[in-house]
Amino acid sequence: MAVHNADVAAIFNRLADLLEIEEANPFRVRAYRRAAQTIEDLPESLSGMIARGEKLSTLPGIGDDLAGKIREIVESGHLKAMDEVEARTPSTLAALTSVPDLGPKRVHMLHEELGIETLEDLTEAAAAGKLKELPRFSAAMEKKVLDELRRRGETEQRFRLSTAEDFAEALCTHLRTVRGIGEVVVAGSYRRRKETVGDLDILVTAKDGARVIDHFVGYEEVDQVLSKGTTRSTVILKCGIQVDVRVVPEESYGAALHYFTGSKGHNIAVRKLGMDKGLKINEYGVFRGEKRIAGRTEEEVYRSVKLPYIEPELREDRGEIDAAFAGTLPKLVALADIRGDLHVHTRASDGKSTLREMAEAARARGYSYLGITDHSKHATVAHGLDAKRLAAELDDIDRLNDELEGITLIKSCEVDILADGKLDLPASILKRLDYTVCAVHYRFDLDRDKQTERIIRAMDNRYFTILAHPTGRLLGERPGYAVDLERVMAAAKERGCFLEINGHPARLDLDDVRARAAKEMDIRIAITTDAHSTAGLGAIRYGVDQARRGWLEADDVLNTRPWPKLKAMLAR
DNA sequence: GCCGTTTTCGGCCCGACTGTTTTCAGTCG
Repeated sequence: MAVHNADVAAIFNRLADLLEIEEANPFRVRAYRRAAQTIEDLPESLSGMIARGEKLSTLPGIGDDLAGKIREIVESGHLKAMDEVEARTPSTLAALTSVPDLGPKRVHMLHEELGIETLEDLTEAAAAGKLKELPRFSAAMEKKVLDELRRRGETEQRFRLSTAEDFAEALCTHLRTVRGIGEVVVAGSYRRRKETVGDLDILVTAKDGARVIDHFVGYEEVDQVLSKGTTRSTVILKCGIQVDVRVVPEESYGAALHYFTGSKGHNIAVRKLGMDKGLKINEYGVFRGEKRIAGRTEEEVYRSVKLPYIEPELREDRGEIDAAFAGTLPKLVALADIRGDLHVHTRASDGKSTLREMAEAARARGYSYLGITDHSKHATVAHGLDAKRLAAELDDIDRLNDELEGITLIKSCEVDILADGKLDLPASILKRLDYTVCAVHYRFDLDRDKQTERIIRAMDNRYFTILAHPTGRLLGERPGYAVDLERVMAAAKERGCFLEINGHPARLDLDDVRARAAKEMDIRIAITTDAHSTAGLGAIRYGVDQARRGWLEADDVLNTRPWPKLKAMLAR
């Protein structure tokens, strides 16, 4: 059984949770968490590194001990140290700390005093009124725990970025009506443009914090008020999303924005740099002793530790600080760099808009070209095109291109990769296309090796150009199919194929880490929308966000080029 | 458990809010 990075990270995280419940040395706990983070962010596989004899202890936060443990997990699928801890402290206890108000200390007590091991035990004990009897528990808390456990079944815990945007924008509009309000900005993972958002962190500048908070908790969408002070408050909206609002004075705006944008790892790293210079950095500013020396803008905060400004999408503690020092921060691709979309559908298959409508919408966005990629015949539910219907569409495109000014339609197709790795249409029609977008749409259940080989075999076809949504995941709905993307990328590189960042908010596939790995392998990426209507073209910005999180520059992205240049690149 | 130009021991980010509390621990971000 192959062991993946995510498996190793999960073991370390669980071990950290359990050690914390056992009240182990908190710094040891942190070391496991930090190692798990490093591993999650690692663009290459640990098993591959081990096979190549690379030293794992060169990775940040991984010393000789953890390197040995990683090797043990990768080689045996198992960690003895974990078994030993689990013998004392059942692994199921780790899940309990995800319940609000239950940290390691209380979970420890629940285990010791009531013998609780699982969420089910916890629900039972809470329902039986046993929690409130314990020291440092109360009836109110018991009720809160019960409510939370009930709520869990009903609402999902993370929201797609696009969904979070809907809630956030409405709430910000509400906040901006407060008298005396200054800035209103959504910070946190939302500002870092993470693909899903757990909660919203809203930063506000104002002199009168209490007034802002009163107005905030009075928002009609507020379902529960979890805390309410004069500078901060936490609520849960009716849609289930948690929102934190923080009010700071204007002179602290930059420091607070930096602080609340995170990520935590990035902040810690910056704060440490400050400490080295005898500075204290918190959400109110940068201080030397009692004296505030910076904090009005984020640029000031960075400048105080001799760093250039770092874009929010890069603030994940994945090497951006070192890059900033070295002057090698990427000049991130921007929405304005995109010259055309390469993956869209029309009514010919399962889209809602006509060729002409799509073309005009693309032109209105300032694009100079639009690649038409209706489904191929295997996608029967999507009215996929057979060779004959595709030929007819290509003729339509020719005719329309003669009429259209300022936009060129490009001939393409989203070709199904069949289960055996063949493409769904014959060469006789594929050769008429300028490029193809190839995708797996069924048989997600193949095992990892078979799925990987299926895709690589498809790439052997000279008409294969871009691999669409490489993992097939749908955020909040289904995980991707099992596939060895490292091998797929290496195969793409060899054959001159490309990968996609599909900007559809449910896909965002490739993800940030994989996109960066592709960049490092010198594989160019197409940022597309998979639009099924003219409105769908707007999703390009989510794709750009994901690309920026993957450190991509304009040159790394195929469709930042004018069509003639791009056409030459796509030819195999 | 990691780390190091102050390096093999002794550090390891910091503040707000809540209520377990009445002077502070626990939790969260």
